[in-house]
Amino acid sequence: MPRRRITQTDVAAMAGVSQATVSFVLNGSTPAGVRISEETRQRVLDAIRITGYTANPAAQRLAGGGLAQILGVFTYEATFPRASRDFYGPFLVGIEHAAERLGVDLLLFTSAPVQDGRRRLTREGWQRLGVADGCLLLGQHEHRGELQHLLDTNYPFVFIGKRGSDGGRLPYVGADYVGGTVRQIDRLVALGHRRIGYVGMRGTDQPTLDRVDGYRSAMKAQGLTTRFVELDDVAATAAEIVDQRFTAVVVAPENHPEELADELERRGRRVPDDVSVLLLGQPHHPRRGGRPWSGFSVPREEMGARALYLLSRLVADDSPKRDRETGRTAAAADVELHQILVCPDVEGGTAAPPRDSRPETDNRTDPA
Amino acid sequence: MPRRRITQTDVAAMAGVSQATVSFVLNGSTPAGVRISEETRQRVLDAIRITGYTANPAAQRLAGGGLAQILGVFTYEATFPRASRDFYGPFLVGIEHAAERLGVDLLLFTSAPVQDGRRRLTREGWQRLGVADGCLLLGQHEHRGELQHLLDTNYPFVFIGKRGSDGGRLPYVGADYVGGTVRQIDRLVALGHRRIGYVGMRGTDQPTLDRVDGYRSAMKAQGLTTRFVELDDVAATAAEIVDQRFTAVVVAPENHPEELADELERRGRRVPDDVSVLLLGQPHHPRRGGRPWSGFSVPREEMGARALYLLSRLVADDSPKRDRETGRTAAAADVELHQILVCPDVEGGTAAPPRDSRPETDNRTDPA
DNA sequence: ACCTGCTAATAATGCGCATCATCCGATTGA
DNA sequence: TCAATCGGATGATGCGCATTATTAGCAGGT
Repeated sequence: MPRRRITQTDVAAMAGVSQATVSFVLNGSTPAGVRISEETRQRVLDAIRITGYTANPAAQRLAGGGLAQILGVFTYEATFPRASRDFYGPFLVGIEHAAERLGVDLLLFTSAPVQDGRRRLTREGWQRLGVADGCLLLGQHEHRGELQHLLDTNYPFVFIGKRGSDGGRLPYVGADYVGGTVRQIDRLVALGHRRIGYVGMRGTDQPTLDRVDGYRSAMKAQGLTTRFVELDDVAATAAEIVDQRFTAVVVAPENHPEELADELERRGRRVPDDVSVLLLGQPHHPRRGGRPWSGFSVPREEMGARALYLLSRLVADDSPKRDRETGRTAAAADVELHQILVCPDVEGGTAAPPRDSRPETDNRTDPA
Repeated sequence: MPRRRITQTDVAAMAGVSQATVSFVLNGSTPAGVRISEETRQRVLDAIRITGYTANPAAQRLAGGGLAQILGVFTYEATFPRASRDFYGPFLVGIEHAAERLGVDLLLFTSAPVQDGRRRLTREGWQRLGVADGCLLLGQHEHRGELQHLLDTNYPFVFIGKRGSDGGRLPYVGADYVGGTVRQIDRLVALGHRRIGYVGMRGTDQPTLDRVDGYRSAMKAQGLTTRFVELDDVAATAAEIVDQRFTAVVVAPENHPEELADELERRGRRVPDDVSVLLLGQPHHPRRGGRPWSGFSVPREEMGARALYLLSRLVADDSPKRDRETGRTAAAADVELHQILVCPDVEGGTAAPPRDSRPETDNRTDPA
């Protein structure tokens, strides 16, 4: 027989006080003019210790009080399947770590139905969200309307990945793709490269926009001409790189860098001897015996962790309840809603000085 | 302003009925002598549709009624860090899949404090469990006392991995290590091997016990002598294998098969030409360019999925509420509490006939 | 007219907790 | 000596829902 759980009333009985008193002791008492003597406090605490009482989260929640100590994680794609795992994995490591430190549980919204390969937040979904105190959102295929709704309902959430919409009310933890890309260009220039191409699908996702942005501004700052290769086909792309006599290219991981390099070598251009290839992020599908890429890496673990910490702050600020250790009713405003993390350089083996170091055919004034 | 959520009372008002009626309609009405006319029913359903009402899980829970549609996942080690990820990953794929199909959310108990590298269920932990309708347990370092407590409190849970304690009341989904191991021995014998050793640390965990069990019985059935190598050191183990002139060994994945094979080759014994090595499960830490192992594989994804389905059944049976689609108040007893899944053979490249095929020095009567 | 039997629905209650309004006794102030 | 104050704690209430007990209305039956 699953004997009934210990309730505050039980504790109260044991301590010879009222249920309300127990509640006050547990919550640090503060309400209106309520005071509990140290003696009573101790008696209650003892009773709690003896009975092993712990609050029923459902009841707490219903009573509008305490947090459930549950933070949600909503991924726009299935989380664990092989392909996604490489992508989500690192984020989750960070998230889990942070969750452990924060002492919260993680709720994965696997119930949200998947439509066209992406998860949606249906009506029921919204209700489900309520079980968690707040929610982390991650994935590439977010739905604007849903985000807006989240914002409107004032539900605490944090997006993992920079998101520009809504003039900045949307909290996120992103990576500095712009800065990272700029640094790659600068590195290449320092090595002596001048003809530096950008390989990437036209994409409207934020990372792509940022990378292109970084490339553009860095090239401009160096007085070099920007050149994009935008072919769908890897072989064609490689051909174009050869044709254009690029001595280096930067490429986003989703554009099959490994295959591209293979194609280049098939055409007699060795990497990095003839062409340097810098990767703007980690490889998506690490291949056995793949190349040791140079470029930068996105600090995914840290992003995950930081995002959860941020969320935790938002939740706390949002909640009527204050931290009773410090006692301060902290001004909620001092949380940095937008965090951009540095993408550290990776020293691999795919960058080298151009073969014909510094040919005097200067490209600086090359017409587009 | 986060406008108040729609409640049953709101719906009731709109439909011109009482809150109770709404509740009845939602739950299929059945209780005691309560009847709702089809007309009213429709009015209520319409109101629900219009308002977009969905139940507040906390309230449902408090009222002792409905399920939260949340299933917990408790791992005895941190889930996502690199080392664990390879292990837990496949289980989680299956679990997530099942969760999606079942339309439930997954609650990861990351709040449980880690002591000596393994998570424990503290007092608070027990309470937290209550948020989920039931819970999956996985990991190698389970705590007997905790399991017993779970059993005692009648909380629905399923262990992933065979667990023998408690005379069978403990529900689990395991893998058939015994059968898998037996088949490996049989395969080796069929190839012509006679001197087949077992490499494995003495371990008291169930998989190890089962593998040893399988090895013992298969060897006995074949009339061969069992021989164990139980050294801590990989090099020493390799030496022993050479000394004993084994033509084949079976080895559990936790015993560094890759390093062992390296050591063997360092001693001039090629795998599989001189020594066949069969792996009793997947490699723990897949290495780049690692060997293509022969042996069997543990169907981890399927285990995860099956475990969640089983849990879901247990929860449903345990719950007072019955499935109102089928209407049947199914006899709870027909759930198979113990599921053992077949471990399919893997055809890799580490098994071959013994070099000196069928030497007439028969080992069958070899004294131990 | 009065009781029975039945349908259709409602009122009331409680789950465990947080919180507001209240209350009691002991000081203190004048 | 009586009112004002304050420390110390309690009772009542409601969150949103499931469920039990109860009622209202009405068609026979005698």
